[in-house]
Amino acid sequence: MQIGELARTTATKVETIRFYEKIGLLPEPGRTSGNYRDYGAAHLARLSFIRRARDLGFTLDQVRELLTLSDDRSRSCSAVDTVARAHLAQIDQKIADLRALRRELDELIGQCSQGAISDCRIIEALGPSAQNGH
Amino acid sequence: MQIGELARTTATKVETIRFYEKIGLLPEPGRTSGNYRDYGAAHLARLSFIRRARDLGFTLDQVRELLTLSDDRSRSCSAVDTVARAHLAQIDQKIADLRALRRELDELIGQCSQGAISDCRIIEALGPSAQNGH
DNA sequence: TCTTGACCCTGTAGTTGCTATAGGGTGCAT
DNA sequence: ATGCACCCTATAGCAACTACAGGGTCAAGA
Ligand SMILES: [Zn+2]
Ligand SMILES: [Zn+2]
Ligand SMILES: [Zn+2]
Ligand SMILES: [Zn+2]
Repeated sequence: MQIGELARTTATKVETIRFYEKIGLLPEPGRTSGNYRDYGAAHLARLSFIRRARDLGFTLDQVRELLTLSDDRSRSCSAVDTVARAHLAQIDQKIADLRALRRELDELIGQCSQGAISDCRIIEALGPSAQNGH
Repeated sequence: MQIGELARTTATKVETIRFYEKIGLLPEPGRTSGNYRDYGAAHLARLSFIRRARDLGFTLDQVRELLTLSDDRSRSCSAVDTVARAHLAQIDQKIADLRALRRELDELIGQCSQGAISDCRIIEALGPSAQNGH
């Protein structure tokens, strides 16, 4: 299987596959006589894993850790659980941050009376003397 | 006012101030005889504006646009409103995306029975044959 | 046989928004 | 004169790709 087909199968750009290889996430495949990369089922499996984990928002470092863990089939999966739960906590934090932001911005927009810039509460609130009471 | 004081006043790193100058967001200040940057009230006001907008999650391009708009005091602020509402929509989208992610991940974690890796539903779900029904 | 076109290769630079060095100069106090 | 805090420029690094530039490979069609 050459890189283009692997890319289509996993909905990944060709450049991204080469990038994963360069950073050691995806093992180097064999080469054809014409120096084309030649992938097999194991590569497809590994890349699918990477992509799914990325879709779930894991960082590449976390993906690397999950891959290492998953390669040791006999050990307990509590380490996997730990990685996953840490990621969940990060997501919760991000959601909370964004909600606070959203509240601020919404409040600001609600005060804009669509007049001249010099009266605009949005611009005013961004100005140097504005105090943010939150 | 030299750069360190401006940095402390606006809770910005010195390097960040120089970076804003380099990308044309903050105008070049005058220099002292010893080639130190010398800032005045206008710079402080502008940097405060930038920082507040960044805190609200606007991108540097959006900040640039807001600054340009705010410099024309007589025009209508509807353009400002447009930028702010677009940003709000982006935030809402991000929150929605993160919530969907969170739901997926939470579901996955709930299925992990803390056994061996080979039985772990998290690892399994990341594998190549896993179908995601969502 | 020659050429076209789709595919592949390497290597490097760009993206966003900073941050962190390295290797110096300035200014003031002791 | 020496220390120290502060400043200067220039460059490289971070995440996680993405986009070239400038080539090589391979199968099909005229
Ligand atoms: Zn408020
Ligand atoms: Zn307004
Ligand atoms: Zn699910
Ligand atoms: Zn498990």
